[in-house]
Amino acid sequence: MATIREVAKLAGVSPSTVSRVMNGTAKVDEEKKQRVMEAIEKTNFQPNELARALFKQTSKIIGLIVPNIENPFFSELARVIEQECFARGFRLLLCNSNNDTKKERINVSMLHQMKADGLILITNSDRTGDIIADCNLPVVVVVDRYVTNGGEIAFVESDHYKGGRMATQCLLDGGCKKIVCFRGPQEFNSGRLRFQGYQDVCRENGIEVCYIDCAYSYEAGKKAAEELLERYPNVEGVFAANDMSALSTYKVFRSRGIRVPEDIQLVGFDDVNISSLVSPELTTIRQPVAEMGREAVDIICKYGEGQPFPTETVMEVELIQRETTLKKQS
Amino acid sequence: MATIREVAKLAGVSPSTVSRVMNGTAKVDEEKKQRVMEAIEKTNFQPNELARALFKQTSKIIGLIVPNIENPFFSELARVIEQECFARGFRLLLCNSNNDTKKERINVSMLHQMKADGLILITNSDRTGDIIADCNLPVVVVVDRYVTNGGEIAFVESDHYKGGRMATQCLLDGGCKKIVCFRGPQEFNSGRLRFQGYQDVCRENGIEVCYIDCAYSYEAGKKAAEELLERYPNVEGVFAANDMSALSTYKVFRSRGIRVPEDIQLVGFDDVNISSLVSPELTTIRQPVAEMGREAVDIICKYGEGQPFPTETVMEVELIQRETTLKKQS
DNA sequence: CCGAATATGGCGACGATTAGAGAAGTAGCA
DNA sequence: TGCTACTTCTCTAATCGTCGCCATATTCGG
Repeated sequence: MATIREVAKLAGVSPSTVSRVMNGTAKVDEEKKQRVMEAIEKTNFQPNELARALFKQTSKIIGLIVPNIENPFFSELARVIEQECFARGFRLLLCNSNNDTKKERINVSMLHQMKADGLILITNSDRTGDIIADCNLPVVVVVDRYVTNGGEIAFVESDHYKGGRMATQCLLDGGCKKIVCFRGPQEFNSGRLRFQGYQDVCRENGIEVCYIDCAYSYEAGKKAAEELLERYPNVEGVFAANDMSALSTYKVFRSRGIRVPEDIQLVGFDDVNISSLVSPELTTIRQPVAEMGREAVDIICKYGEGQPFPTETVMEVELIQRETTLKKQS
Repeated sequence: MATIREVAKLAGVSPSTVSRVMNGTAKVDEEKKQRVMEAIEKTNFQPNELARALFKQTSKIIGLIVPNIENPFFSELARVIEQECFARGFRLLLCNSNNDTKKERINVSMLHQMKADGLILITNSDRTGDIIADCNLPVVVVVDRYVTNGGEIAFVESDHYKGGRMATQCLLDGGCKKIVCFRGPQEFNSGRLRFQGYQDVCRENGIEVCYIDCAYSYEAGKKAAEELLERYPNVEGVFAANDMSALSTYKVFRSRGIRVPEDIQLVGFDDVNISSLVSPELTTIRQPVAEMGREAVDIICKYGEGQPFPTETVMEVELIQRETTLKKQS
């Protein structure tokens, strides 16, 4: 690990000249430039990023905190974000919060100590706003979920309300009269808005609103599906809380000999990768994960460059009709 | 962002004393200690990790390079590794190589510049050894796949040979006479050894060895399954390259009206999370992902502390019998 | 009153960057 | 030609924030 001083000595110039050659900060005599380049080559010199970051007060690190990287939605998001970071010369520090506010707090503070240039946070906790404010991290972009208060926060999320409407409409178009919604957690914007969309479409079509509370997990979907069959034996369509819960719902149906979509139709939410890999392929509402990730990184970069950035971005969703619903007959 | 100097001034002591209080490096007068603690509290002081890392020549950062974080196997691994890092006070820098040697190289060199304490690398490329050697990073732990040459390298992987045997034996026990293996990439240890296990069990039981080459992906599995039905219409059991390819294989079977496990039995490899979430649940060979991740981090820590560490660790695999195979009748 | 033990402060190092000083060269003008 | 004014390039030194060596001040026992 050569230092800039050694390179300088070898090239017969001062460290500042080497720095200038490396960063193109100022004009350097062509001949010296050559000598410096050779010296860099010869010593296999790579600048110490820690020293550089310390001086510049910016580490080119972006922190990403997700509840659980194993969850396909988050891992897809992580992939896009990593890609975008890489393309812009940032590094990605990954943290798994496990929905644990304490761990979240530790991670935010750690990111602060590392002088991270930004934080992309996906969280469940309502108290996270305080944490962020405490640690006064540069920018915070919360993807997918709202958070109360906080200092410099930007939000990126998709149009859950419209998604809720689309899903319900799709079941309606498929001929369902009795539609049950697996209502996502009401402490999240996503849960509230999707349900609102469902409700509104039901009302507009004179259909009864029926729901069962259901978290965004495979296990929760299983439980909800069992409750469903008990409480609403005449159900014709299910709008699940998300893809994972739709997956387990299908499995419960299958084990009871209920056919999908012939007996009951099923719509998920997210369009997670696996929803097109399973059999039957899941009809779902697609969240534009790639765009969301790109936008999040973009906001942080803009902030870093002092450019104005949007504090709230709502992304378009899309109905992806596959094998768990019936097409509209017209 | 208060500095140690400001804390010192507020407490009426020197920076060194504050440092000593924080790190417990030496005895400090009880009263001054109190004053320092108060000052830290009051200023909400958090040491600058960059400065600390620069001085100490160790960043407490571990790099993780995976081909694709979206792949469930890798995201599960990432989760365990993150958890383990967190527990030991390390941070995890995530890189997605996309199987792109160039990006891999850039990432390794970036990690080197960040003075990462270790690298956990999962790679496809045979030339990666050179890259590592070039960048002379502290430790490199390659999980799951072999790599030629390199300096300070430790390997962690599971017992693919035994896994290959188990999978084949399972199909045999289920009553299959005609067993086809989707042979994983032969440039990987995992592909070679699984196939070897399959071959050996076949030979020992006087069964014909049939295989189709198949990468570790969903798409590859689809293609292999189609080829399978053409070339071996009398197939009774399939040992897929991994769970993802098993998934798509099932889907091809289903679309042709072939029942699993009644008509054809199917075994995957990895025991990725979703293999128990799909319908029918996949019979597979479980790789101990959690143990592998833990071991990898452990090796890096041991190296950092100058302790001896194993250069090669082989992990036990396990047969997880679920719904795509028939139980042995005895 | 002296030597030992102990706590504390000063200072330099880690490695890169940059402001500002200084050196060298060139052009313009008397 | 000689002198100033100006440009252009390069170097020195300070800086970022923390830690640890070393020297010094203080205390205590003998």
